Amino acid sequence: MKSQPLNYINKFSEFFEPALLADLEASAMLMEVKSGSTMLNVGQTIRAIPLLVSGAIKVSRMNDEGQELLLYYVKEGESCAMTFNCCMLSQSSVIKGTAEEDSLLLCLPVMLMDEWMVKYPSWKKYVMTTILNRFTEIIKCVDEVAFKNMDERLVNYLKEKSNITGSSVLNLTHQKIGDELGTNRVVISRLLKKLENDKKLLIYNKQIKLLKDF
Amino acid sequence: MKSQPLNYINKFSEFFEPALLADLEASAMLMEVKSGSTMLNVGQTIRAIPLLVSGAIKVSRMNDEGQELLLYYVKEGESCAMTFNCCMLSQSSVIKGTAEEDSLLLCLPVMLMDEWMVKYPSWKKYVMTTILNRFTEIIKCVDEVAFKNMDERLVNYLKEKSNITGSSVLNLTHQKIGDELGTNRVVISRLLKKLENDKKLLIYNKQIKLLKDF
DNA sequence: AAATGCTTGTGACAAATGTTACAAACCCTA
DNA sequence: TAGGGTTTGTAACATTTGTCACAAGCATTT
Repeated sequence: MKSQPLNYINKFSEFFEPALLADLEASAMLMEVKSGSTMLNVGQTIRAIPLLVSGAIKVSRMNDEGQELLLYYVKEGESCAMTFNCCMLSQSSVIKGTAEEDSLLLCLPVMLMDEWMVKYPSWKKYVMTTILNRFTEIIKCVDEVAFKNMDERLVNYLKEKSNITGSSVLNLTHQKIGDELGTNRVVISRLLKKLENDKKLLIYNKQIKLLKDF
Repeated sequence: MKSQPLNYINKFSEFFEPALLADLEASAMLMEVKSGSTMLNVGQTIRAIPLLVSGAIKVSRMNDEGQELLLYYVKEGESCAMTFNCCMLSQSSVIKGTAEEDSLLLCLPVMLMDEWMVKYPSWKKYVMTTILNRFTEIIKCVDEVAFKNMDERLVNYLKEKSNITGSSVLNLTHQKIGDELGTNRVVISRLLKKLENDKKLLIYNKQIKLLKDF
């Protein structure tokens, strides 16, 4: 798909020591995932660890009643902490992972992840860093849900979306936003309309354009 | 304080291999913490890893506006995942740890924790298990905050308290409950009164007694 | 352009939670 | 037992969010 195969590995050269990079190149499998496809669902067991080369993965919680709540995004050069854990303990997942864009990822057999914790300090550090970052993000998420009103959460959500996609034009329906924030469509429409009245954004069909002073 | 010093170490004998237990005994320092004392506050850096021998530690999030939210409890034989991470990466804490009861804990120098990840498979597994369990608990917490009403959250809270203390009589003010659930006192009084009317519990001054069909 | 299905706008109302204020009950200490 | 601080009960009201219903707008297909 791309010209230089080593590019995939090089995405991680700032984190990993040379020997690990070589090992990674030898052992990991490159996979392509289409935007919108669910890579991991609640209850599934994880068989491989994903290292994201390009694209973005949305990680969300689905509760028993089928309600969704966005937790965080996995971006280029990152991996998913829950995955590490589920792998190492062979437990089934409590979260869902969906490709937010077309994505490329390196898949690593579970056993290697465990070996490498002992073998490569840079791998151990990468894993622990990833875990801590996710912890921090989830706690931020708890904070928001517990203490912030929906208008503020919506603004943060839109900012983050804009960040991930690198664009101020977001292709989203009100329904989808509602789902990801764990509320319903009418609430979102209402709040978006207020933001539009305040000249923070413009609403189009299936599309929202953030203005400068958003 | 107790008669057999080895008891402290033996709390962990089901998780740790013999060599690790010996190393633990040689390197860890036993500490006593009084109920109610804050062991770790937001912004502090962690200098030692606590392994809980007896008692219980309450871990909660304090946000910028000083609002609190209970995340989970660390119980006997357990440790705190956030602590692992903060230690290994020398970052400052985003959470608060308070002794819920008088507690005994083994304190481990940060450097050892890192070494042991490589040296002892059972330590590595213990750390990863702890991290995964905390993740799961925090996600349960997100679920509750996002999707459950306060009445249900209150019931779960009281059940857990009763579990931790091993008693159906809880010494709690409505104010404290409100703080830990991130809401205000009047709301709690209201809901407790409803539960009392439903014959689920009895309200006394600074005390709540859960009835059989709670 | 008519039909269809999805998306958005909006009013009306219900339910849950937050806020303020104040009275009553309880508990400790003088 | 009287007083003072803390804790609990409750009314009244504001705000936020959830829910239902239905109209209007938009896009695609025929």
